[in-house]
Amino acid sequence: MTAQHKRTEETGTHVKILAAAASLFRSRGYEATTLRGIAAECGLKAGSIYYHFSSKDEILAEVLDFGIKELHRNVREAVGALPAGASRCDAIAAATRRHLECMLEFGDFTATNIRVFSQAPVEIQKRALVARREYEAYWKSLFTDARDAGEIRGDIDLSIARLFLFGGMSWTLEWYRDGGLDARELADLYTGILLRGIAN
Amino acid sequence: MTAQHKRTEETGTHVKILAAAASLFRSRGYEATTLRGIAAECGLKAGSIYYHFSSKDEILAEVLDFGIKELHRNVREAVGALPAGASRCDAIAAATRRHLECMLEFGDFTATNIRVFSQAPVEIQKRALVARREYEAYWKSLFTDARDAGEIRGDIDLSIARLFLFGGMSWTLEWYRDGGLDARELADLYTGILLRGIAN
DNA sequence: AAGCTATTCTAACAAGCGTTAGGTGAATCA
DNA sequence: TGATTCACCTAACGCTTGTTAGAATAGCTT
Repeated sequence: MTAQHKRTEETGTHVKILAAAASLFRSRGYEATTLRGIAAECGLKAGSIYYHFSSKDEILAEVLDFGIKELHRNVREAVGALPAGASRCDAIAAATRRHLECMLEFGDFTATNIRVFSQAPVEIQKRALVARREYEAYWKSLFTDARDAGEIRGDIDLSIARLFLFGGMSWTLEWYRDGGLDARELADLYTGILLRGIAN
Repeated sequence: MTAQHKRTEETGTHVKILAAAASLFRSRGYEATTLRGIAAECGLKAGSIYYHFSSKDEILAEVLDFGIKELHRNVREAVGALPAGASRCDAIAAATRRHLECMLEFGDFTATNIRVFSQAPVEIQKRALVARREYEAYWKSLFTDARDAGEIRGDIDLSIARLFLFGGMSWTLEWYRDGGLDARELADLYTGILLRGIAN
């Protein structure tokens, strides 16, 4: 962070722009989101954004990166907070719960990762893939640990099971509306189906 | 269909435009897809598209509509072709198989429905929702039939199970690459997990 | 008070967008 | 053969886009 940006961080304009951008990226996609739209939501004019970001692509890159890393951090924390006697399937359930909570509650950044990633410029995709793969590797370890502990049947294709669960969670963004089940209940239903389906 | 368009159908330009549009919508999103890009892929100039369609929105509307209706028709056909002794869970498995096959094999139209729908102009969304809900209702009936036949536990939330499966299938578009499992094998793994997870 | 620096605005730019009007040549019909 | 229709093209329109340069404002420092 340059010295030039000291006051920026205090006022939080940088973060405010990211939040507004994430919200618009999520609902309209990348191309349909304009810098003038982002600026308006922050009480700024379009040109002013270039004091904080070097380009529109740069905003998207930061939104994607922040979304994945926050998610990753949250999920690791939730799994780490489990009591000592917890099973490996408990860990998968806890990860699912926190992943869904993040998606549904402070979810514009996560939703942008899910919905807009494939429309992003290739350059941006490459940058975002690093953090993505780290998060993916963590989930892989959750599943292999559970199988090594004998809690998942040996004939299950772990990649498929994991991707199936991810799909179910991601798709939630397409239909979820407040008022019915909350993230926690939803996650328990998902893991109820999945874990019973692959359990030993 | 107007008489004006008789020769159009023979040469198939109308369909060719839809296919090119679906392919571009899928990979780039709605706004990032230009009429000039669609035209180029058909060996046309941008203005010529207006002989076949009244607007860009109209193209999207037809792509969405065609995608859902083809999918719906295909899935019904696959379920209808089951032998007389098939169970209701067999029906769900057959529907899953055909749904995935359609998505992965002639999938630009289906993929557009999944990826671009939420970015479409509200007017277009409303139009597309009609066919969507019909397809959704069909899947609902598959699940309720299976439960009424005693093949699914009574304490399962059928909507959640169905949406979970849909999510798993839709997410496949994000990671699937040719060369590994084919659509049929994939569907069997999905239903293997899901149906064991909710079976009686 | 004067100067400096951080932050924003104004005003414009070239490029690309969806869309339209009118023209062109080939096929069809009288 | 002449007139008409089909399918496409050309050339432009008004508008919006991301981006930039330079001016303005406000706060801090000396």
